[in-house]
Amino acid sequence: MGTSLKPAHTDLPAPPRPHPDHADCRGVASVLSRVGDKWSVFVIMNLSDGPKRFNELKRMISSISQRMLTLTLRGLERDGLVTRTIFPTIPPRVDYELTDLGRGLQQPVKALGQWAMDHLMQIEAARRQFDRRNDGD
Amino acid sequence: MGTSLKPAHTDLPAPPRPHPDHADCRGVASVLSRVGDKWSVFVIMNLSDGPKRFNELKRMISSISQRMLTLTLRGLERDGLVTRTIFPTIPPRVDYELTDLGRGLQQPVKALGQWAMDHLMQIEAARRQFDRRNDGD
DNA sequence: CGGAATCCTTCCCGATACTG
DNA sequence: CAGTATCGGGAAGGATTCCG
Repeated sequence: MGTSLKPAHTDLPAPPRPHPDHADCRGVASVLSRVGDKWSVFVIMNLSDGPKRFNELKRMISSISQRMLTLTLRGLERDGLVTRTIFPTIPPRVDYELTDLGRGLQQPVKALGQWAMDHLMQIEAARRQFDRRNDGD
Repeated sequence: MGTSLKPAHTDLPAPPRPHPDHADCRGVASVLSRVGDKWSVFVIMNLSDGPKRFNELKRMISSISQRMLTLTLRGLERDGLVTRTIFPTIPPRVDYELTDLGRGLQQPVKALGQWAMDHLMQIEAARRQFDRRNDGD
């Protein structure tokens, strides 16, 4: 059993009440960590323009291992962000497609991605400066 | 040397060109993964209303270890999202405060958090359904 | 083709102890 | 008070092999 399913993203150690009015921070955090997952974001983006097959996705995200692609797709399917459709042809064919929920997620993600793009220079500059100060010591 | 600095978030294994027009996906991904980091988000949120001291933050996020709080704050400082101010009093006092950049990040993060709140039920329902189907097998 | 199972390495992160 | 240093368990994830 190397395939754990229910990836770590979804079940967090549960920080006990950072503040009273956010009793469901855990749930939110589990969604945020999906966004923090590089592979999940890449997959979601590459599914923007219609359904894709497994190996099609694998070619588009060439650096991903098939293990991680499988796990990522299962995670997205579990969260209801992606559908998995099997065509019992031979050879077999499986299509993955964004659900409405998945498409809805794209928008805040793109907003965040846009912010990241807009401030990337600033952040990288800050990193270089920090590292230089710290190497000097 | 157990303290690596330059946390994994910031230097990613570099997926070689998911698609040509996004040469800087890596950079963006490194920012997204900060958002995926539970502790970073908690710290940023808890710094919303003004500067806080180290142990003050530690109390607010009671489940965090002081090691992770230190590492998280260093990461945020390195990215230019947080400033660290030392008052050479005795006993020592250190204040952490969001920069303009950090405050700017809050908005897309809150948007994402809002989306997560709005669709949490839907997602959790999807998870339960998926798990039930899968336990049956 | 689209996976599942196994092995194996890396490194995250919590617990603990010590310091200025 | 605000950290640093060190150790160790466990999870993440790549490479490889086998299957329907």
